Amino acid sequence: MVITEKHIQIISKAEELFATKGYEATTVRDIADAAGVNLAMISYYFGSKEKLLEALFQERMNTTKHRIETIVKTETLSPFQKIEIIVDEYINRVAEKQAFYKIMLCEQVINKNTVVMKLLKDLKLVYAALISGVIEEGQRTRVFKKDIDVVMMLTTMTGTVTNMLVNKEYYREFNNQKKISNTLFEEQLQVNLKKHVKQIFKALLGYES
Amino acid sequence: MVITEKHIQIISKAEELFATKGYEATTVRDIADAAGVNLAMISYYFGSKEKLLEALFQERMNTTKHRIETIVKTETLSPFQKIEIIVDEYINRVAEKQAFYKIMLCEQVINKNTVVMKLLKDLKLVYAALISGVIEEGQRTRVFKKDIDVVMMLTTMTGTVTNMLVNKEYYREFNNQKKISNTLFEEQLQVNLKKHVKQIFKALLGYES
DNA sequence: TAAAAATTCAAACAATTGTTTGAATTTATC
DNA sequence: GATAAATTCAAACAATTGTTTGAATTTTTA
Repeated sequence: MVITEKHIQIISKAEELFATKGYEATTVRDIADAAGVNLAMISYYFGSKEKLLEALFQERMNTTKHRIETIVKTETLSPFQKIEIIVDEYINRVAEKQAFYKIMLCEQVINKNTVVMKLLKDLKLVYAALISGVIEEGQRTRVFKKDIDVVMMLTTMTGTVTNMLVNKEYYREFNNQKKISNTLFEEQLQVNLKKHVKQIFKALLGYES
Repeated sequence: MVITEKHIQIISKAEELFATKGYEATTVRDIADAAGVNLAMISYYFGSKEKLLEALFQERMNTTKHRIETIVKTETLSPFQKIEIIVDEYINRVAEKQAFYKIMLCEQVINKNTVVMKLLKDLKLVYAALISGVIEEGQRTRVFKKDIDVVMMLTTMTGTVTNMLVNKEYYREFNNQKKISNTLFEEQLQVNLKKHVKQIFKALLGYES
């Protein structure tokens, strides 16, 4: 399918709505209104509401895959540096596309749309393979511990970061950060998250910075 | 509201359906059929579909709160023992009520039902207060580090465990555990999760077992 | 610029939604 | 065992859903 500017416009508005109302509760009329197009345009451009969701996942996960691949190709980095970059990049990506990662969270639970689930599985395999490679490299040079549970480790990273998406306001309240601006809070949260996940990874992998 | 056996029956079937299809995609007719009652009974017993969801949260989170409170009351335990029990109990609870925690995940994203959100916030505050107390106790006796980010720590626990709910099959596949039985896999996963979260908490809190 | 293709639109489509109705049946109360 | 209350049920309710239609408009092509 050829993606035009119009596609992007509709996808991006749908993304917002799916994230705030949920996929099922978002009507095609909601999306059309938000995107400023006629109701029939969604079917005309995407075929159906479901295929619009699939197009959204295709689009977002394509760019994600590209960004991951560029990390792997950087050969000059040490295993420990690679791990840190993977963490930084993941947290940047979630912060950048918060709405999408919220949708992802729900879609994984529902586990219904086969196209979406296939895309998710592929991405996870790419991730696991990438990390596994880095870890094995680090194990050969005796920087990392033996017997690392890669998927468990990844689950902690994605779980912590995506869970923070829904715990954010609560985190802010508990730490008395209601006074500071939204953007400053978001920035600080990203810094804290990166530090936190890296600290965990260090403990799991056994290296010292 | 007085909860009868019939209420429980409907709530429990609704829980299953909400977890597998999502709240919005689950129809009142689905629930009535699954529970073996007439369609009108859901309105008759709960008032509406939305209030049924609220009743589900009320019910499940009441029992959760009770179980948490009993942990706090055990005075003879050391801070480190308390932390370990909190982790064990949390993972047991999620394993026991997987469907409910899946619904919880989605409802937190949607953030729509105010009654549900209030219940969630209350529970989170109870949790944060409980952990904070234990951590402060451990800090006084110099067993735990200073400057612990409690909410961040909790987010890692809940994030890891609930994310594993949707990563489970993938975890199984990656670790070549497709041959073993479902119950055995679930048991092993619980053991691994407990070990994993405790290891992370040790690193974050700074104690050694 | 004329013909063809692509896009936009209001209107209508059938299907499904949560909820209510009011009569029938069961259970509880005295 | 008669009266009252609670429960069950099939049917109907109005509203909303995703999608399609076919004519009107715009854009592209030649």
